[in-house]
Amino acid sequence: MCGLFYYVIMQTIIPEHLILEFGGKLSTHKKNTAIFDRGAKALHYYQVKSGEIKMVNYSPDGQEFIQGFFREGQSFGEPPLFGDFAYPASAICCQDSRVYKLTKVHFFDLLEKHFEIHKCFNELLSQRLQYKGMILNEISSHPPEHRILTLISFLKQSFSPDAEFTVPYTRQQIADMTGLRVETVIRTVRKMEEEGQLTIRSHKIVI
Amino acid sequence: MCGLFYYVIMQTIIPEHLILEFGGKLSTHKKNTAIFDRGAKALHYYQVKSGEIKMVNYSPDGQEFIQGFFREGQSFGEPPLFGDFAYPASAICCQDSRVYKLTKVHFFDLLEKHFEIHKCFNELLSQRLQYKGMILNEISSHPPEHRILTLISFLKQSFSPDAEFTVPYTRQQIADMTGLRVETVIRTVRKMEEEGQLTIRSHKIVI
DNA sequence: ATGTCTATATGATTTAAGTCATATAGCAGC
DNA sequence: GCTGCTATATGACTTAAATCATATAGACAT
Repeated sequence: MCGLFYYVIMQTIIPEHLILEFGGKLSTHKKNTAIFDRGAKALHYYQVKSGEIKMVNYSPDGQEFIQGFFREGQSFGEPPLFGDFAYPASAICCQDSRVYKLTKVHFFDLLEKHFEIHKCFNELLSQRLQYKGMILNEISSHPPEHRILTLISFLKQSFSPDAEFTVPYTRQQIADMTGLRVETVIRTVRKMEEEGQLTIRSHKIVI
Repeated sequence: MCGLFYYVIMQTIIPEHLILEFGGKLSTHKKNTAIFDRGAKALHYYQVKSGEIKMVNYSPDGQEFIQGFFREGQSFGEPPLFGDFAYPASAICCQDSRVYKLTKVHFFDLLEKHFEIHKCFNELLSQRLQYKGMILNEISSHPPEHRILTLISFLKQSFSPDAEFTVPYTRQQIADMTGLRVETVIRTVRKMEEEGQLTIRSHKIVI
């Protein structure tokens, strides 16, 4: 059940004292620097202590596609550890960040000794598959308005199903998550406000 | 390490005798019928005994997006079981198929008693994330030629890295996996043959 | 107050892929 | 050997979103 909490109240996936107990170290990273690059071998488990990290692919002409954002308490870059393949995307700091780092062997050691945490990763990976499958379906066959609405509805559902939800992303970031261009997102969001599908409060999208 | 085998030699994810031991039943399904529909609650673990199943999303105008194909020995529809959410897509038989069906409680019982299998699912989910992330990046920012080449290269890498590989999908299926239209796939594949990027042998794509 | 940087905004133009129409080729069943 | 069905093929036309160009507005440091 950790997954629910993971989204809703941002609970840490592995408690900090356990990471430290198994030899984890805290490392600091400056804004706009990479924690690892696409193609690198996966050697560590990473968990955000503070700041914000994005997993991102760059196309030859410099366009970004954002696979996901990771904030306090969230882990990132585990699939290559479990599946034994190179990083398919780069981890870039959106802000100055502090990140726990645990070697692969110590991470697996921890999992073996803590079944309840191992189970959480199963749930976590499944929820990421749900997200990626959803975006994939949207990008493959739906127009901008539908893509954006699906994304922000999913975010609202995850973070604040009942209360009002302010989308914590810029138009550019929404574009990079939905395979659209900034201008298209800006135009579409304006149109959606006119149609009453969402509210814009001092440029922020509220739903 | 089961994942490697899973792709390369189609090893079954859970041995048949174990499924039966934990109360699994074999069910038969006719071509073009659904095993479960998008939106349904996830109650069972499924594993293919024979035939072929696709996980698919339909857009309002009837367009398909294929999230994945599953053949002998492969399991499908587990993420909603682990993550506790409704099926985000429907499972449709491409051929008459026989499928093992195991209730959720019995499946978790089996996992608890077989750690090595539990670990395999971690690896399996991670590889699916790799695939979806790859396709997502392709669809979001790359032209048809690049999308198709990335897909068939990945398939070749998974099934037959060294020997010649014949793509086991129709142009329509490739279109439905890459968010393109049949005509675009047909035209692009022809062009790619002219450019020497692949071979067409009696209409089948060979690489 | 001034300058810098980033985000949002909007119009004009282009273009790649989708859509529509139609043809042909291969295979399965009778 | 004919019929029907599915897959591949190809040309003509349309269109939605990308691209390009520019403007404005807000946040922040000096």
